[in-house]
Amino acid sequence: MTELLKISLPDGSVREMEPGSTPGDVAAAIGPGLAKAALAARVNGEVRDINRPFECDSELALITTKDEEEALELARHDYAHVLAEAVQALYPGTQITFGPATDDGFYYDVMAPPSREPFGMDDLPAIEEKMREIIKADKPLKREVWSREQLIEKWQADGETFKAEWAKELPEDEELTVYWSGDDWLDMCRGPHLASTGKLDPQAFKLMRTAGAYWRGDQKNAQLTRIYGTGWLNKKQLNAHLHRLEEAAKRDHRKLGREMDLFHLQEEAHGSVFWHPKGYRIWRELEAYMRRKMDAGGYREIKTPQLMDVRQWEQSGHWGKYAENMFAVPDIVPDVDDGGEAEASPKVASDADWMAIKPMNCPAHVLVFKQGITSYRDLPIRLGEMGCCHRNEPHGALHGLMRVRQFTQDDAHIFCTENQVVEEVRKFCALADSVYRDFGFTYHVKLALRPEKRFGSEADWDKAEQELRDAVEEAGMANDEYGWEELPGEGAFYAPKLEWHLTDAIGRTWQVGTIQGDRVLPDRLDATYVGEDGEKHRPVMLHRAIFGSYERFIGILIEHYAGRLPSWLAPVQAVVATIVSDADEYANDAVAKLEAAGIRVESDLRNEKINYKVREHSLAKVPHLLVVGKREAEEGTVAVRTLGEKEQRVMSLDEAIAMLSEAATPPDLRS
RNA sequence: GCUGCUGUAGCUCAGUGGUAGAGCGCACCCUUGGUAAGGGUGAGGCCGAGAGUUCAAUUCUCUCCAGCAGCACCA
Repeated sequence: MTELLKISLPDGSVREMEPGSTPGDVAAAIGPGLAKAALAARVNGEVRDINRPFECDSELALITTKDEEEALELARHDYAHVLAEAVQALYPGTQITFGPATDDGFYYDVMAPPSREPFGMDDLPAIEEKMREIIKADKPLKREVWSREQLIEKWQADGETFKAEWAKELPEDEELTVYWSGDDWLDMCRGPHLASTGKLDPQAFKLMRTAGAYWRGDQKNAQLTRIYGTGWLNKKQLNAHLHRLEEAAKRDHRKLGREMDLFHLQEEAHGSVFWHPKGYRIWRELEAYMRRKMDAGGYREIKTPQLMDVRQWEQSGHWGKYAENMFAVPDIVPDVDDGGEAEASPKVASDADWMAIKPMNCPAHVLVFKQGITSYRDLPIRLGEMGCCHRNEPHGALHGLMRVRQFTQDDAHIFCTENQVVEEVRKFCALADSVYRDFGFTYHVKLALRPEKRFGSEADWDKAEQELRDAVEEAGMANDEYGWEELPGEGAFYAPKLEWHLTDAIGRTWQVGTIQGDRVLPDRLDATYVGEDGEKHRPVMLHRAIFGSYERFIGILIEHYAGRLPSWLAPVQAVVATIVSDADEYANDAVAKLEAAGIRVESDLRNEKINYKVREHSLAKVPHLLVVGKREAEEGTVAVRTLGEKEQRVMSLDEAIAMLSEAATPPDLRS
């Protein structure tokens, strides 16, 4: 008789099981309730199918819907398979490729048969219906180990060219598996899966949209149709998710920007923002805030040219790498015809010099650094600029304020000696932390390591990466609390970078801040300082930004606050609204006093009912509404209604001014 | 840039092979009303641009432009 397998459970108990038994058998042995609830198993730390036999003595933890993260991952993966099966059942000849789980659901990339158009939104209801049928049929999902040749043969026989291509590249020595859905459909998959399609809730998923996606993510390859779905464990979760999506749509900065009259975009300058008075007010507050922060941090602000000779960009390496995303202009005086009118399109002489609009500020900052002779005693030198840059982004990438062609960075470059790097980066960590906290963001810090294509020696990269690591360590941020993580291959071509990823009010993340330790550009542009030894040395150049760009940061703030900006950023901080015209004079006096106290205030004396005025200014997200009627005018008071509160508070005008001044004080100026 | 979708009044959107409609907003009038929409009247449109089909195109076809959703890209 063969020996029994010893299966240890999380509670410390050990069960002896026949060879060939499965986690499902263990669950059944414990109780029928658990047998029903068990979705999958963690065997020696690896998530596995509930019906996959044990291979040896094992540690087992059963996964049920209570283990939400794992259960969701499994369910979504299964939904993706069911999606692929449904599409092929409905449209024979459809090729399938890949279908992973995502953060909120799943997708599957497919290629429609040549006989029909790519799948679109209109096809989704039918596919959903078919998916429900497959789920209701409760088809068992069976794992089988296949050889590579078997797989290739199968896919070739089925005309699945993408799958066949993939199978050919699979490693020889790895155990390759397929999963059967019932006995009539299978997909190549590493698994694990639920025991059967019936474990899915047919009411807990929804196909959301279709989109193009390249085979293997490469633009040069065929474009497939990606069918996206969102998938959950039950209908309640699905509905909650759909509700969250609606909430996110409500805070869309493009919508709020229009409603709040902050900015607009139009064709004639697509990708560049027309800031309206109210939007630019936010900008100015942010800029003033950042100036105070940078001044206090030992930065000196400069301003550098928008246009520089293309040769300068060739030397820095940017022209070679990014020319197609740069705007270039011929440096010529336009030809003028006899009538004195400029020709519609000036001719460019073949020997005309080309200028490029700056896509970044770095080279110009090096040129400022290079003026005169710098001693090691002067370092570090921190040069800051509210630098307006242009990049000709791929048109499909443009998105409201988030991705634009003209943007202004809160940019700065720190020139320092080798042994000042860690301390400068640590200081920056502290500065960034104080800024993000002022806006109520939490954040994660990540280190993007050397990419495949890069400039500079391995030794320099080793050093640069380690410096950033050390600095984060010293700042006390190299831990889970700060989501510390290293990202191989994600760095810039000239430097590794630390990245700050903010988490906003509804849990989305945004990468904004960065600092990069660069030894390449100082070298290419020949920046030097005189050391203690009297010799020339290369400074290290730290590129850094905290907001990233004003445009994008304002977009993020609008969505983070859902338009309800804190008083210090609100374009209009208060409105004095009258109930009757007898109060007009008093309202005007109040506005004058508020203005004198530095409050951004408007009056609303219109011949409208107070209900209407309250509604309108609430929708406009004005933080404070000061209502005045006959009573207030006689008593010298105001009825203050704060946005988001239902109660109004009657107080003297002086008290209101004190309160509003307090609320309008920027966070860095509070005592 | 790629795939798909969209483009009609300031905004949100109906609609039609015979050059247009609603709601909100705007203007004017009435109303002076105590905390999220008082009533009336009126103005406002080269139906994204160009070409084609047609007696006739905002409507059908093509090209371009822009926007949206993804993808790819993001110094």
